Amino acid sequence: MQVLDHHSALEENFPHTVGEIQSASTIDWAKHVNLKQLSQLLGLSQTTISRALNGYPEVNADTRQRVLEAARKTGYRPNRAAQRLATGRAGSIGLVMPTADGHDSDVHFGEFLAGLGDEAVKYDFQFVISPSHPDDEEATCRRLVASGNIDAVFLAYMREKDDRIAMLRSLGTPFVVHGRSIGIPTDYPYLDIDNTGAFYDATRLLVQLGHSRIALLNGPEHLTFAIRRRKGTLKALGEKGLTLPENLMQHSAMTDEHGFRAVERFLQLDNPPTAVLCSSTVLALGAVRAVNRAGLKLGKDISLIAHDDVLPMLRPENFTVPLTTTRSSLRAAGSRIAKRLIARILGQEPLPEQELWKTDLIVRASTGPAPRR
Amino acid sequence: MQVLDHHSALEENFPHTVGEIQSASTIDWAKHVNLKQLSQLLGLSQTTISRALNGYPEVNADTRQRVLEAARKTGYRPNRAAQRLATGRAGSIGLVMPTADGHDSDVHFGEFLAGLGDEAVKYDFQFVISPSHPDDEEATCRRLVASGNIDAVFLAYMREKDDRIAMLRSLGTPFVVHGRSIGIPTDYPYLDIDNTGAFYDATRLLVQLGHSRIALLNGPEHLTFAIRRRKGTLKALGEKGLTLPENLMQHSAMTDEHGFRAVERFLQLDNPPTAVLCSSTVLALGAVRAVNRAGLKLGKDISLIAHDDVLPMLRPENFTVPLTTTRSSLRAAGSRIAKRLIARILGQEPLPEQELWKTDLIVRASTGPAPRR
DNA sequence: ATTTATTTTCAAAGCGCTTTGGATATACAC
DNA sequence: GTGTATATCCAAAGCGCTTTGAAAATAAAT
Repeated sequence: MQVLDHHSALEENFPHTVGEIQSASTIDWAKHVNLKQLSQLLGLSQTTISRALNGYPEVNADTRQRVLEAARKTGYRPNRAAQRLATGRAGSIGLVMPTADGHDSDVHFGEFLAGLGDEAVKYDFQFVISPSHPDDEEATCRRLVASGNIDAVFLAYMREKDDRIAMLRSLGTPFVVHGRSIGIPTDYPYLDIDNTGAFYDATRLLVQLGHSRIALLNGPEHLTFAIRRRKGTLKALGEKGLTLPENLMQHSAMTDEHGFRAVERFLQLDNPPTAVLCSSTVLALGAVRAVNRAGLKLGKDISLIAHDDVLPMLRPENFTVPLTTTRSSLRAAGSRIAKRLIARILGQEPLPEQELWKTDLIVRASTGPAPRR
Repeated sequence: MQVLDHHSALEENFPHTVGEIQSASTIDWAKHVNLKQLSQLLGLSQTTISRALNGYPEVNADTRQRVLEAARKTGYRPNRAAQRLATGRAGSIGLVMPTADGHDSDVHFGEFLAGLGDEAVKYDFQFVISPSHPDDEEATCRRLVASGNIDAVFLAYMREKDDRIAMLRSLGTPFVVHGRSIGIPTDYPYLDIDNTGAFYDATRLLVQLGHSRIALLNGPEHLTFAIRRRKGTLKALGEKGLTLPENLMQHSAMTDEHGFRAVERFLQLDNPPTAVLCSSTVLALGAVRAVNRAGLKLGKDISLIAHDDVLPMLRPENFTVPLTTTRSSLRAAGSRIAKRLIARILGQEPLPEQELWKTDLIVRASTGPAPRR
């Protein structure tokens, strides 16, 4: 239970002296100047001011200077709501954040958002984030668009035959998908990484090292990236006549705990795997812990390859036994998608509409030859 | 390019009788119905529709039913920008996200956001996130407010004598601070945890266990939570005549890597610490790794207490040696702040303006008596 | 000097909603 | 029957901006 306390004995000893603090800077932020006031101040029409500010040609150079100067001095900022209503443009990108009480927040979401931000900040774009129950993303997305608050949306957490694509298309809202759906034509704008290829490569490496019992610790089953990773794994296995038994596969949220539990379970099998594929370094974190606890040596008794989204707080090279990974920066993807979205909104020359990024397979110490029995 | 509304030409021809409301089953998302169209469809004035929808009393019960029904059928959604322009209310909360190329994204931010979202989703509130260079937060915050896109802002990453508080106050925008500043009167709305108390308690426990060389792995020095945690630590040490040497203290971003590096450094000292305090479980992750690599036993050779923000992906009880922690849910804090902000915006009865949450000190296996020399 | 471009400015019409200040109709009182 | 509440509804005035269509001022061409 959280305690409410206004005066902890320890903390509240600061002098409440006001004196010097507000003395110097007498900037009055409260004065929100608007167009009309600015126009009266300058003796010009609102039209002219607006045009001067927005870089339209039909304005005298001198006048423009005066306007710019006055705008700076008064701290004039156009009201975005009004601007939006008038233009239909919003200067912001919408995204849906799946969240609910008891629903674990997703580290990857934050990292991706940071990437979007890196780019958006350059163009003074904002994000409108609509929180949504994970099962209600489509409806939330529709509301988001209908709100008129955004001029493009970013779509993630793709599922099979994802209806949101058709919906957004018919709404006419520009959008870019992070990932790709499955089972519908891929003629929409997307940026995806080659998940199939990544896990194909990773699995093939393990097979070449002599592993034949390989476990897969994957993300949620309904998400397409997980489906593709499984597919890639199965493909590489299949080429060598190997299979992936049900009990060596787990689909779950990508948390440390799920990783730990899964590997503990794997290791208790009669015939435990000699290698594990992880869909995230977060899963790997728990997986490695389970391996350690079992007294096994990573890279010797058991091998592990994780997909690395390049989360700054969890770098594979920093694990006690550095992890072999398939790598692709989530943040870079965010940044790129923001760039495409913004270019589209601003009507700049179009960037490629479909991108599939290859991942790097980086071999570190967590992989080694399959142990002899 | 905007899609041309093919119905706009027919707009004037809507039957002013009620009849069946286009009982077409095919849902056409492209048709963003607006108030005017809805009013013509129903043969009512826009005023009445608006009132019916917003729950005003001066509307006939039958009429309201009809309106509600029609709104549902047509999928009518008020344009938020217009709504905002008319009311001044925005239905969204603003926050600044510090981000920059090369600036590590903060896991804690995502978790907090999830908390905000949990509450906001209940009231159909959105977030407007303005990305900002970490050194430019104040200006970004001002722009955010001036944009007219938000009706309250959430303030975090508090610093000493933080100017943003005075700024927001003079702007008249409702706001709630997560954390507290230092050196200015604390008469603004905030929600903070008792950082001083948390680290005081943690340190005291270590001292009671016989530790006298204790290291502190803290967050960025300019942030007030870190200042308070240091203060709490120093206080507990001081009470026993102990000190915290400069070389046993680190202020840095709270990543795994910083934790690792710091503890490696600590352990190479002539007189290494026997206990470490960590400002985050993320730091602890790296710290524990360094301890393991040095061949030390956590809880025996060296003790560790971490502050636990209850990140779902990193639970202290799941560490190989479960961590003793000071605990306070970041997500709960986010949720609570959202609640207060929204209550304020909607003019509901006011919630307490200042809250200081106690943290729990939870003893697990990572703490033990100081080893004999 | 008159006509014809060109540049520069403006008044006014929206954008889609809320809200004020009446109307109109219905009910109740006397 | 007239007078007064009460319940419903509406027309119209914004909110702060962009943009259209013209006017006014200036320059260029006849």
